[in-house]
Amino acid sequence: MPQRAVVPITAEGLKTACSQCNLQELCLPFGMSDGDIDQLDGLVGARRKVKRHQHLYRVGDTFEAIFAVRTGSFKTDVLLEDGREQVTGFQMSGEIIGLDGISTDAHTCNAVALEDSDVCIIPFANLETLSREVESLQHQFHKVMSREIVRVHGVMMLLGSMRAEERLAAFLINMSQRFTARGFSAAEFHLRMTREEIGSYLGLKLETVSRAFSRFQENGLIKVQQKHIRIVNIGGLKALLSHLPSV
Amino acid sequence: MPQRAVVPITAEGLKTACSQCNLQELCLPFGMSDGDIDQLDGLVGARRKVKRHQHLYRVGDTFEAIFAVRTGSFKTDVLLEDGREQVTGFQMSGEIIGLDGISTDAHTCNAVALEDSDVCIIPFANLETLSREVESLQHQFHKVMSREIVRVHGVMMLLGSMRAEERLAAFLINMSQRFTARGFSAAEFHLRMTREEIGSYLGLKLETVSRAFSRFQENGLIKVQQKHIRIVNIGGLKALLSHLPSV
DNA sequence: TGGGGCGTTTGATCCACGTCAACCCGCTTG
DNA sequence: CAAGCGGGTTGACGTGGATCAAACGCCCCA
Repeated sequence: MPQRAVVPITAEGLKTACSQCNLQELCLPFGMSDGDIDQLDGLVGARRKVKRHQHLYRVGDTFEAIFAVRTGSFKTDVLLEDGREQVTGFQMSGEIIGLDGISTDAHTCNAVALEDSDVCIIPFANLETLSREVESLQHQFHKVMSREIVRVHGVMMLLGSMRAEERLAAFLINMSQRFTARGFSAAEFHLRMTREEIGSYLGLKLETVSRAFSRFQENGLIKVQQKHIRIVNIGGLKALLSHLPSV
Repeated sequence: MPQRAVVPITAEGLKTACSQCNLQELCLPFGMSDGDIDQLDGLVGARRKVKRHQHLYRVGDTFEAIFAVRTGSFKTDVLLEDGREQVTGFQMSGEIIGLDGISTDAHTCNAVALEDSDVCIIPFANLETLSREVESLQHQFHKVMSREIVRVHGVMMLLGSMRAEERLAAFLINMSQRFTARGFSAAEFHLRMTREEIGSYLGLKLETVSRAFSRFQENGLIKVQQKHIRIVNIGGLKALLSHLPSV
């Protein structure tokens, strides 16, 4: 199968078919009719494998496509000159990466694979063309962008107004929900990111994250074994969010 | 001039014309050809006045339109059950409010006028229809959404990784740039929001904001008189961001 | 013209989280 | 099998910003 010119060496020539993909309900096609989804098959160019710790794109890369995570997971981050890192998000299968690039035709953050991963390449010019013809695609794409804005508003709330344990509880609940949506256990999962990356995302140092995990375990809320998490008392975690602290 | 059914009582029947508007370069029409902009005139429904401290919309309101600020300014915020507020943004003339509503067809934050203000109502269904026909509008709208994503990534950096004075310096520089873009002085401006609102946006308490202002004044970076700010040493402010703290 | 209230400033004290450091564990590599 | 290392945990201590509290100034309005 011939490789396309736009596709870097790391890309697979494999043609992707949204119509055949089992991530439909989590991804761009969500809510679209079968007929409309068939049209997407022509849009999604190819797949690309990204190995653990490799960049999918970097700050400054020219923007040509957005990506849908097929397998694996990613973090996106932005760096300060002095090296401080802020993780802006963790992305799992079905989620869209790269929307930051539309604004200036260049990426404004880095996207790094947390494990060996695999994305669908969605050339942005083609997406705009097709979404002028397919109303449901246009609408879905707008929802995807809006959802990202809403997500980040939530993170701002978390960073600006919550204390460490609230932040971590919110993070765990969020992870649990996303694993559930993907057919995995809500109560038991494997975190792909380090304590430092979690901390960066939550505006905390890794030691604080580690201590909060330990505290949760002492209080019987979760069971921690390195990156493996088991949620024992989801209600207790949720209570940390709606709380008065000492009830 | 007849009022339209969709328009609430607070709305003015005044027809808006993007083609005549002097905010073009700051607003949705940015980068569009005159001919394309003429098409927007049919899209933008009406204007609406919002008095100081009144809501433009609230969490839960059904989403029907996005808004372009014509005059005045707004804050958007999200509240926690226990009353904690997180300001998610301040919007000035030409900026678009309401993108958070697309995701679920209901608004997920509140928009409140900081002073007597005036917005253009852009019915979203019409915007989608027209942007299927006018490529430049489609593209501009995508850029507006992406720019919002990039902005909030910056705020995450600020909330997650910067100390109080860095946050406030970044805030002042950003305000200065936005005033400049609107033809106002880069060095002297009037803040529309309270110390508490600034603090909420920056993840700080109002006392901390106040102290940081005072410190900046002591160091000859700015001159503060209540809400009136004069930037004396913009380079000094910028240095606070790229810094080593004690140089 | 005077009073009341909101927003702001400033000081004194506290504490949640950061910093620094030691140590542990599981994996990799020679 | 040892050595090295990246990631994680835990403890002791320091500090930036929160909290609590008092007072001030501007503005609105009677």
